Amino acid sequence: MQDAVDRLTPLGVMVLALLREGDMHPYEMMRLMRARRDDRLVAITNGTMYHTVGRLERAGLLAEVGVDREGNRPERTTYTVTDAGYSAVIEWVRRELPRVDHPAEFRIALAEAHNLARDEVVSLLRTRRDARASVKSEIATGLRTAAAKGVPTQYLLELEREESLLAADLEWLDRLIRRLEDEEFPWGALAPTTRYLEQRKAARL
Amino acid sequence: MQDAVDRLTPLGVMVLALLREGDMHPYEMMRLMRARRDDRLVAITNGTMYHTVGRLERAGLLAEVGVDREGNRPERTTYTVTDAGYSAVIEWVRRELPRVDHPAEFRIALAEAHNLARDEVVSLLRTRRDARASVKSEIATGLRTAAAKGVPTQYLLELEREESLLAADLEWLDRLIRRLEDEEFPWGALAPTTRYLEQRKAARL
DNA sequence: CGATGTATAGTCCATGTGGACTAACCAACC
DNA sequence: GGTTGGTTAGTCCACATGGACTATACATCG
Repeated sequence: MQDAVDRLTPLGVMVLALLREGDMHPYEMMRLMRARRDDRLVAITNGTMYHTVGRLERAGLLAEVGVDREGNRPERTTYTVTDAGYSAVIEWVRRELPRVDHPAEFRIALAEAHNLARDEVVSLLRTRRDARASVKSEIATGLRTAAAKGVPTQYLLELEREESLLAADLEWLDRLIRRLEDEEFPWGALAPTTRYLEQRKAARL
Repeated sequence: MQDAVDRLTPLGVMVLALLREGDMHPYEMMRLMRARRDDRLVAITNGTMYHTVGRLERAGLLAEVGVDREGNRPERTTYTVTDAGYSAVIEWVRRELPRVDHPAEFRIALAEAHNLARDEVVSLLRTRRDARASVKSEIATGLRTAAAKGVPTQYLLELEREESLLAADLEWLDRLIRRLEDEEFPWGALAPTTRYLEQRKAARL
């Protein structure tokens, strides 16, 4: 099932993670994800959602648990996540969290990092920090040599921005790692809050 | 030709912009772009490159200028950018530079901003700054209400990061706008440097 | 009351993407 | 000196994406 992880799309990961909160039909997933503004992280369209769910089912990462119908409305097929599906999420996060190319994937990995143990998250993020720092020095030397060779600044704006944002990212990352190392920082499974249950109910039906 | 701009992919824009520097065949474009690390901004693969060039040609944004062959090697088809192609780049940058969704497109628009007049760039970036600032306040209130409702921090890591990076982006953006407003800041067309010509020659053949 | 609009739940298809493949050439290796 | 490996230049195809489309139900507004 290792290659199942390779073929996971960002939306696929979020769907599997979402289904951990309870069985749902695709349309409910879309609404919940939009309500939570998960569309900041991944494009959510009808076509992609239903196609993604179909693929995940064929891969055995989720399974149908029932079809119901209300009046003359279209059928609603409800899905649940399988064990293989949930461990695929874990594997995926494990792979994407330290990686420095693929900024979009990292944001999703970070958003789903709570599925991993705190210690593992810390070590994955340390790896990322080091890789990110070396990218930063590459960009810095790139800018220096470009300046030395007389490349006009107007061609370097994007690279300068990258350097600025990278510095901010490193500061944020260091701070997060320090917080996670502190035992006071809460981490781990929690009982569903009433607020969460209300949100689910509002999105259902 | 307005809808031609709508259908431009990021790689398409970069190809058209690149062809302004001289006629090339697709394989040379790939090498030059990789040498310049344009693959930081857009994925460059064989399939997508040749397909993209084909589409641009059908749209009249670039045109074949000759086919040559060396020995028994595959033919090399050389392309040039049309007037419609170059103005499509301008239009595309004009549209993407102020926009705050689509971070990947913005990086490309910024990298190609030198194709626009400095005054226009300043005004587009001002628009972007305001939009970006309002996103920042939305995120800030989102974090406040989440904290008030007792959402555990481990679910908010990605949002916190977004807030940090947004702050850094706004600082960078303000600084860039101030620099561009200064008449001392150089802007405009330049004669090709010898360094540039050497780079081209190294990538050709 | 009929018209307009929107939410629900989903299908379908044209395009775009990325990776595998080809096939010739050149270089190094030991 | 044959064989492995990389470069050149490009084709081809399976799959993912996103947007248009369908069809029912419910609300609302003059």
